[in-house]
Amino acid sequence: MATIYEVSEAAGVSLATVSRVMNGNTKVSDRTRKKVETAMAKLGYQPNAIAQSLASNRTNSVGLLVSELHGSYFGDLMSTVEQALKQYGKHVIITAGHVDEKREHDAIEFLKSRRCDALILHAEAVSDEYLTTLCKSDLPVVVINRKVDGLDDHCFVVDNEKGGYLAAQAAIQQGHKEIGYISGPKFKKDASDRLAGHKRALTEAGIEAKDDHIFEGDFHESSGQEGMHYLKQHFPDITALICANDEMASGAMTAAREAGLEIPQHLSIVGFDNVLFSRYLYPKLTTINNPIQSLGEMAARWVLKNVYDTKINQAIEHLFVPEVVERHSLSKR
Amino acid sequence: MATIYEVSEAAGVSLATVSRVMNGNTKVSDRTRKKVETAMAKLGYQPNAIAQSLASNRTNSVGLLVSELHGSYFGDLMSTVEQALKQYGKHVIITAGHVDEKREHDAIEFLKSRRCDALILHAEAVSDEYLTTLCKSDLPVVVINRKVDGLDDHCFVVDNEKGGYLAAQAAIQQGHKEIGYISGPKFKKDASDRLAGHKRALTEAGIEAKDDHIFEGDFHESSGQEGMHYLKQHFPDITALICANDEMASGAMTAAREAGLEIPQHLSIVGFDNVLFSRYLYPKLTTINNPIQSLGEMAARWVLKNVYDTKINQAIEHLFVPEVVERHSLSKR
DNA sequence: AAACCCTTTGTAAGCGCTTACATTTTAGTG
DNA sequence: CACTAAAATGTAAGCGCTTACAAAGGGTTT
Repeated sequence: MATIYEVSEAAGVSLATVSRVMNGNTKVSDRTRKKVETAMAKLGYQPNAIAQSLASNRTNSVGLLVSELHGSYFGDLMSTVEQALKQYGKHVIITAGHVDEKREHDAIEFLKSRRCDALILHAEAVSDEYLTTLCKSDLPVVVINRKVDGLDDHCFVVDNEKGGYLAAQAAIQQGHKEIGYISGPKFKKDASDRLAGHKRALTEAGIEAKDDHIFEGDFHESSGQEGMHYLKQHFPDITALICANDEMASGAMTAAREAGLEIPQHLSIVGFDNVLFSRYLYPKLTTINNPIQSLGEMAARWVLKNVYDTKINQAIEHLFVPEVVERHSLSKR
Repeated sequence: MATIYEVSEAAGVSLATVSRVMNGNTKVSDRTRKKVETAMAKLGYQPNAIAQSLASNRTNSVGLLVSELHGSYFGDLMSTVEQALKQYGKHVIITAGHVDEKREHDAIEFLKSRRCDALILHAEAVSDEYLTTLCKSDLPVVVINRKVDGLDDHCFVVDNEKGGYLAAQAAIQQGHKEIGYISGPKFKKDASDRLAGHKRALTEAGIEAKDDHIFEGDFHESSGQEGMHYLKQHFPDITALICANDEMASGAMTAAREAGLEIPQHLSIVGFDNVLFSRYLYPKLTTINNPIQSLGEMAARWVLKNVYDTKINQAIEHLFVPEVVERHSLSKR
């Protein structure tokens, strides 16, 4: 693999000149530029990004931490972030934290050791303090889908409370009064926010928010099934079931069908996230759009603007408001 | 950020010694090791991976090219590869090629410029020649889900012909005789292989493989819908529909339902790939398991064994045989 | 033709590590 | 206790680039 030195020799110029035509920030006469370019082409020269990074202290890569590498939610996120950055010649280094404190921590350390120019974190397990410390360091960091007090400028979040509110409101507007809820793990901020919004909607509508109508799941499909069983067994008069994410909604649909209930005739179901497969479900799932792609794009934009001084004139937003996606799993009571 | 030099000063030893305790390949006395480790801890030292790579010509990272960053198929692949490599302290750098020759090419060049120690490629658009040249270079390369003549040791593939055969056979065994087929783009090897297997199964069963029963889709959901419309309109006596992947099967299911057909009572449907959401579909999709995870794991294992000299005693397989996953969308005629 | 300035190019010092080789220390031996 | 081999440590030369600074051209102006 040819080095810059060989190119400079072949072109009859100095190392510095070759470097200059590569980076294009200093003036080089057309004649020498041509010579260098010819030499590069002839040698099939490809700059060594590692050496460039070491010398320039710039890697042109952004670290992205997600919880998992699979699943539509993170797929969408990775995809959006990558697209947005690639446009400007920046690259993404992706790592998975698996919602485990140590593994998230290790993943972040890895990204730091790779000398990423900035970090975009979807961190669920590490502490607020850790994130705060990280943001205070000279490595630029943004946090996705999590609000950390004092780090507002670095956080990009969805109004989960509002989303929970909207889901309940949609059901209420269809005349439902006995509403079940399958929550995510309550220690997770997004789960508890969604639940809070749910309760607020009920209260505002004059419906008592009964705690025993709430089943705490784990955001996975199977707990949707469990929740469905539990609720239907104990509260057969429930006519609408709201789930804190689409996976659990899918599980609930399966369980409902197995119990001989038709959706939405016998039971309405509302999900949350609007992941890709929610439209593959039958009936197509009415859900709350979680604008994860907007989050990703905004985070990328923040990095481009603040780290790479890219001229971007679109505004940077930090709070995203979810919306109801009306499909076929919610109907009049 | 502390450097190795500061550590060596703090510990009262030379640079080389610090490097030695980091890499642990040369003997260092316990006493000095302790001193160095203390100094490291005190300074919060973190080696600069970039500098390490430049000096050692080793990046400990493997490049992974996928077609998309989203979708369960690639999600599964990325996840498996990452897990397998992480166990041995190796990292994955993921890029997307978007099934476009230039973009795949650029992505590979990017991985090369990052000086990955090896490349795992799910390349669909670049030419066989390009891959062959690549494999001949001194950068170790393996190819996933694509067979390139002369590169057998570097290829990890699924027997798509067999898969297509199994799908048709499954339908035939249930008594179906009028069988529609929605193919992927025929220029893609996997699509044409699956189709070939399909035809072979029909022929062996004494059923004429009618070309007009075959609709060429593009592997996306919408073309499943189109295919369904087309086939049902022209050949209403079709009782079973086999789709070359699950996305198209899902589209076909939707279209069938809209046309008032119940599945599988009126029409049986078989998919291919067994992606995650195929079990969310209703009815749960009978499909062909595409062992993409095994491919990923095997590719990772190959790299560990051949590039990093890891002691792995499991065998390396190159050909994976798909299997029928029986669920609820295929029934007796 | 000397003096000046602007543009283009070259020189060389690092970036933070690894590692071959040289040197010192330690332990073992008679 | 001197002598030697083995073990531990140090020295310094890179890895392939970037970039501050120096030097050299090339016009103008007087």
